[in-house]
Amino acid sequence: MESAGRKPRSDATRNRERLIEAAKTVLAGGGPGASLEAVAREADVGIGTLYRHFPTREALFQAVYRREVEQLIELANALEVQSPVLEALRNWVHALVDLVETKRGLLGTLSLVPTEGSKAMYAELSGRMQEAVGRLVTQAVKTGEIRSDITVDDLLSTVYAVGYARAPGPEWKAHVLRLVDIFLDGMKAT
Amino acid sequence: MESAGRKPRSDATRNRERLIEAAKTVLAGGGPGASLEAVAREADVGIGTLYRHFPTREALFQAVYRREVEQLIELANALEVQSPVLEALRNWVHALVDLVETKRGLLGTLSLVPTEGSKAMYAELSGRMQEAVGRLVTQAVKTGEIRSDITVDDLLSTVYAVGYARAPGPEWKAHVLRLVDIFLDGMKAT
DNA sequence: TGATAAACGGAGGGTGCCTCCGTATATTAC
DNA sequence: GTAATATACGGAGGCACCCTCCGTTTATCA
Repeated sequence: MESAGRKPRSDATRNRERLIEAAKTVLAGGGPGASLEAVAREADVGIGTLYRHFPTREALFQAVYRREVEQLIELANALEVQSPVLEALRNWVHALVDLVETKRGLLGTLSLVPTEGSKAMYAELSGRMQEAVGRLVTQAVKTGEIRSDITVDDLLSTVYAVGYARAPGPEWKAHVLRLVDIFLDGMKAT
Repeated sequence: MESAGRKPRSDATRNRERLIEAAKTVLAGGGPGASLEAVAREADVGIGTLYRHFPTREALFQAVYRREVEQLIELANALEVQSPVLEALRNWVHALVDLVETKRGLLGTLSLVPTEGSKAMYAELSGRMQEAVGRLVTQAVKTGEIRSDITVDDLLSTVYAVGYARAPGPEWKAHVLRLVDIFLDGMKAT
C-alpha cells in the first residue's frame, strides 16, 4: 500500500466541495445562526468531517476565498472575448462586489484576524486577479471605450473602498453596485 | 411607596460602573476568551446582574462608548489651559487613539451591526466631541503653533482613517500612534 | 473479492448565551 | 431603631456551539 500514490477517495473530494459551498452560503451572509455546525448541516456531513477537512476557521476561510478568486480570474479570461469591453468590465466588477461581500461576511462571522500565512495567500491571488482583469482594462483603453488614464488599481481600490466603507445590511449590495456603476460611467471616454 | 421617587440602590450604581469598566478591559482587546460571562466574572457580579443592567450587547456597547467619549470631552476641556497647545493636542489625540481601539474592539468582539439608535447616539456624541476639541485646534491656530488651514475634521478623520485601516494586532497601537505623530508634525506652522 | 487505508459521523465534555426566580438587602415610613 | 417592601442580586438550568476522539463504514488497490 503506497499511501502517497493512492487517489483521494471520491467521497472525500465531494464532501470537501460541499463544505466549501455550504460555508459560502451559510457564513458569507454573516447573519445570526451562522456557525460551523450549521455549515456541516447544510453540507449534509458530520461535524467531524468538517473539522477533518478544515482544522481551523482560517483553513475554511482560505478554501472559500481561494475558490472565489479563482472563479473571478476565470471569469475575467472568459470575458475577454465579449464586447463591448466596457460591458464585460461591468459584469466582472459586479462579480467582484460579490467577492467583497463574501469575504467581509466570512471574516466577520469567523471573527478572524488575518495571519501572516493568509496575507501571503491574499497577495498571490490578488496579483493574479489583477493581471487577469488588467487585460480587460488595457483592452477597453485600446478600443477607446474608457479614458486612457484609468488603471486596474483605480478600479479595484475604488470597489474595495466603497464596499468596505458601507456598513453591512440588507441594502449593502444595492448601494455598492449603484456607486460602482456611477464610477464605471465616469470611466467612459468622453 | 413612591416607586418613581426612590433613589437607585447604591449597589446597583456600583455594579453598573464595575460592569462598564470590566467590559472595557475584557472586550476592547477583542482577544479570545472575551465573553459576557468573562465580563461578569471580571466585574465580580453574577451573570444575571450583567443582563439586568444591559439587556443587549448593544446596550453594553453604548454604555462603554458613551463613557469613553464623555471622558474625552472632559479631557479636551481640561487641556485648554495647557501650553504649548500643540502638546495638549498631541495628548488629546493619543487618547482618541485609545477610543478608536476600544470602539473597534467592542464592535468586533460583540459582532454588532450599528443600529439606527446607536447611529443617533454616535452623531450626538461625535458632535459634542468635535466642538470640544475644535476649541483646541482654533487656539493652536491662533497662537500660530499650527498651520491656519487645519480643521478639526482634518485631524479627526485622519486619526479614524489611520486607525481603521491598520489591521488589529499587537503592533496596532504603536503603528497608529507613529503615523498620527507624523501627521501632527506635519500640522506645525512653518 | 478481500484487505486495509482513508474517511465518515456523532457522542461527549467544555463553554457561552440568556432567562427565570428564590434569596438578600438598601431604602423608606413610622 | 425597626418593619415593610421595592429593588437588586446570583447562579442554576436549558439550549447552542466548539472541538476532539474513536468506533464504524467504505472506496481503493492487489
